[in-house]
Amino acid sequence: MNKEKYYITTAIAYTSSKPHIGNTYEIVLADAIARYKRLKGCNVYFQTGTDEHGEKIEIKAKEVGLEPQEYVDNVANEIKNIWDIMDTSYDKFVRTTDKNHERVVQNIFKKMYDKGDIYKGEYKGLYCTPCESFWTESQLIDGKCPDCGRNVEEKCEEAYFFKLSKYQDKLMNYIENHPDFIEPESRKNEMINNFIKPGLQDLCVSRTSFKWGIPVTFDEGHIVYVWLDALTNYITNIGFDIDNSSEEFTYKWPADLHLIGKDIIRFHTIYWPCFLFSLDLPLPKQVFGHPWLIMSDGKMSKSAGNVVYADDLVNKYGVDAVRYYFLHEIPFAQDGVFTEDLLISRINSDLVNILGNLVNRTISMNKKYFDCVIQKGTCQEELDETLIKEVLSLDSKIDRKMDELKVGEALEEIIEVLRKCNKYIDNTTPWVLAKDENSKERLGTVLYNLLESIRICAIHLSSFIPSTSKKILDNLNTKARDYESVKTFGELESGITTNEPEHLFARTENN
RNA sequence: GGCGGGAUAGCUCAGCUGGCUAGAGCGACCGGUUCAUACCCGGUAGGUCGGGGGUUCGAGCCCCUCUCCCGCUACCA
Repeated sequence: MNKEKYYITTAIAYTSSKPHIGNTYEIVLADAIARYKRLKGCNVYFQTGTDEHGEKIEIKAKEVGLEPQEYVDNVANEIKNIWDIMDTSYDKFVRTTDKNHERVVQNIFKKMYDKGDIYKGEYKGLYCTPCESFWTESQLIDGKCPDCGRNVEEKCEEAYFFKLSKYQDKLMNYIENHPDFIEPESRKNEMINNFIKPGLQDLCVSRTSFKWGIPVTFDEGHIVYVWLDALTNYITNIGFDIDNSSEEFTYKWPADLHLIGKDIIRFHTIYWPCFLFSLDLPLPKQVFGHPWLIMSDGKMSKSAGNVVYADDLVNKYGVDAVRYYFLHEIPFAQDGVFTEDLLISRINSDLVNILGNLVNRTISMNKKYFDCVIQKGTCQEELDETLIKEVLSLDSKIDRKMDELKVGEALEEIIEVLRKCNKYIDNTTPWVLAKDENSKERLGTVLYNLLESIRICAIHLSSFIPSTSKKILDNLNTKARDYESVKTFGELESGITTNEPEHLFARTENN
């Protein structure tokens, strides 16, 4: 049977400094989607990595007295480390300083040049000589350099340009004919209204003001523009090359989803498609510009002094708690607020009280009443049917939400069923049944229904909080862990024994 | 300035193409329960759905207008 292919990417992280939780959110979100697709049987390829060239990095490296390569090696390691701490299941971690990538980028640049899509021209801009920076009209403050406040002057510089204008109509058509290409919709409107409709200007795709980048092979001193370098990572790392692409490439491309931050939508929905047009390649199926995780006092930044790092949170609360918060709390199209208090109350209410406590109390009862041996469920009542229906309907509910990338809502569906389980305990009062020897059979059924519901929920949770999911299934000692087993109620093996009850999550007192 | 989005219970947010006596979760308060991590279950919450006009039998949901917040406005990524 042919498995459906699913190629998902995150943006590659810029190696200028250690990523904060806002940057870390993206890899977790992508991971949840990737794991979900994998659970459902797709042949998933999940790619992430680092974007390592550019003037900023050249400057940063100089500041700390390192060669750029050493500098990015350090930061790339740091980033990879955080991705691993977050328990993300990427298949490949790519770097733009990879030799093969650099080679293919050079080929791409040459090809575009030969084709006439890249031409040599002059970059005219407003230049601040002391700052050695070009500015646009809109960036200026009172007509002066926004950095130093001095006057700017018009300056020309030899540079290569990509003919965005050539592909303008094609791009517009594509966006109109593929309504799901850019999500969320408000971002699509921004792109159309701000860029495409007024007319695309050709894009300057080479720099001469710094060295740290991929050289243009046929013109010394010119460095390939970082975005042409960065965006192509999506194809160079799966075997693309000019006139000589691999089978892997034909299989994987086009990507099914580029998951990126809302701040870089322009690069992914205007420049990138036009580059692909130029290479005669199909466009990715979807680009989703996710919202940000912001602090209660606004956007996270070093200058604002409100930066939070994921590894610190994980040390304090555990990886799944942090993952849960990221995935549950960030809405689809609106920034989500982060505070440690919100994190704590989310952990306490959902993970400790609802999930952790449910698993703990159920396994405790199974131990107390049946010496840990899972009973057969034979004594069904109407009450049970209602619960079973809820549990079995989860599958399609989650499916619907995940297809729309509404990950938080998918998670909420699971929590809702866990709530129903807690309610079921109250309605069936196992501790009363336990007092009457004649109710033993019924008691066994009730506990079976609970344990089986927990098993199914745990499998659904595996996309979001994988290690907790595994812990629960391990506690049940069940072998029924695959996605198919979620569709039938009763796959949990009777006669096997559950483990000692334990606490899945620790309560944190809120002050 | 232009374009786009938002303003709904103390907090975080749902409310698709108009029919809701305006919802959920958390918090608060009251009650129940004891298998369980002071947990779980039930009940209560009286919010002029940012202000003002209008269309309609009927409007958070449509139209106009005003106020406030946020994003984008191209070569730093």
